[in-house]
Amino acid sequence: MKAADQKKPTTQNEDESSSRRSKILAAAADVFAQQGFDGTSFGTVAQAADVKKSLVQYHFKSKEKLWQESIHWVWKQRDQALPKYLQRTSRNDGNNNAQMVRELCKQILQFTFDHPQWVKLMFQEASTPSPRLDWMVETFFKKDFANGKAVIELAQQQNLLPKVDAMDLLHILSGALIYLVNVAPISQRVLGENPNSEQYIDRHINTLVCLLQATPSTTNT
Amino acid sequence: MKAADQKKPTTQNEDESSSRRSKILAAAADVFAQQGFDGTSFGTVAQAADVKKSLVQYHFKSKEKLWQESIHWVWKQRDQALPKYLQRTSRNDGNNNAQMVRELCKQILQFTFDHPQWVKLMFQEASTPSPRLDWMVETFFKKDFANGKAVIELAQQQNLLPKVDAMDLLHILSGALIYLVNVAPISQRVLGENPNSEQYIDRHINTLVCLLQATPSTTNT
DNA sequence: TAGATGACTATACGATCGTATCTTTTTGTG
DNA sequence: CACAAAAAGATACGATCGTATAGTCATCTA
Repeated sequence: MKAADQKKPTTQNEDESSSRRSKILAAAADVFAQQGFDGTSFGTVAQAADVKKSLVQYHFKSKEKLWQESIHWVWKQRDQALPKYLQRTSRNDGNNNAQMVRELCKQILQFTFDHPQWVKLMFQEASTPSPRLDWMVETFFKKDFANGKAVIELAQQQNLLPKVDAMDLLHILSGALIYLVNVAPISQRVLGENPNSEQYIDRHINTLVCLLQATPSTTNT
Repeated sequence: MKAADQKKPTTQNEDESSSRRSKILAAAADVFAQQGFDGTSFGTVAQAADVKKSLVQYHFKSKEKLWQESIHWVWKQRDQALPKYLQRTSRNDGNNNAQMVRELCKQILQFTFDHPQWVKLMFQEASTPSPRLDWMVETFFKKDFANGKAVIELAQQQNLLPKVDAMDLLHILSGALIYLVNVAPISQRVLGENPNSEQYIDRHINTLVCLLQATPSTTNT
């Protein structure tokens, strides 16, 4: 006999849950990222998670609920994974600035290729503004924008990045990196070369850093 | 009595068609760009075009057909509109290079804001690779990539752009500009400022050109 | 052991989807 | 006017959608 006042007695401990629940979440995140909100159905998610459709509806009473929890799940995975990529670069403090920025961009790009879900979900909702987008803005994007801007400004103070408008630079860099990931299926078909490969990424990042490094530190209005 | 061997006798002259048909195409392009293929239905398109659902199905027997013709329509509109933006810059040949590049980027960005359909359609299909994406690659993207690369290389020969890998630079510039358009609904909500405005575009382009102009002409591997 | 609770399943309902078939209206030409 | 063809509309069918509800089964507790 364990403690008596435990409210959730069995398998369920707050978010680990019944293991099948998180499997559904993972599958739902995939389908939502790939097909969008409208293109996603309980049946498809159930099939992707290898469970019955009724079970999906049991754990998440509505499609909105399923979507919302999927978003939370994806952002949580993202925020857990990102530091592991960033700290790979912080060890090489002895290198020069160019090498530092290059490695940083490369890790961020690799991270985006490895975790494309949050980007796809962002674009899915941005393409069709809805109350769901407003919710994402309040819940995630305001923080994300602030954090991103802070990182840029920090790098600028350390003379790693040119001292232009931080928010503009954030968008330019995000665009340059994220665009590559989003258009990857097209590039792969057109160029016959997979953008998600070490040499492609190295070359692309090298080109990008060329533009960043040559810019003097006092420029903008 | 006109010529007897004319196959399409009445209002219909190849693509102008019955005026209602092109109205449906315009509406369908909007809905497809906004909601994606799966999220679009005959009923929604009919409602957007203010016609009966049956009429949509009459002019385009299947959803695939409607989608395909919408894509063609959008690309045609795009290719007709783009030169008008580009030639606005070619008149100012007397300016220096920085001003030239700035004006070019600004016009392209403004063009993208004014004609976001083709970008949205591209991202919609790229997010979920399908036979439709393969068709777009063969029909449009291979040409678009080649044209874009040629423009970059031409600008490089005239010392307007740094002489880095042309395809990489194309992707970086496309990303920096298109990302701004795609994320505009989010930025507008987060920053409280509409990215589709003269001063925002001017500032953003100015920051971008700062990065481009400072790069020397002999760099890459 | 009886009952309660949570995980899971089966089934049904109204709405909408894409599509097919049919009828009505309009239009151009003999 | 007559008539054929195109344009436009009406209706129906099977499938799938999101949702609701009732049921089964195992586990835990009083």
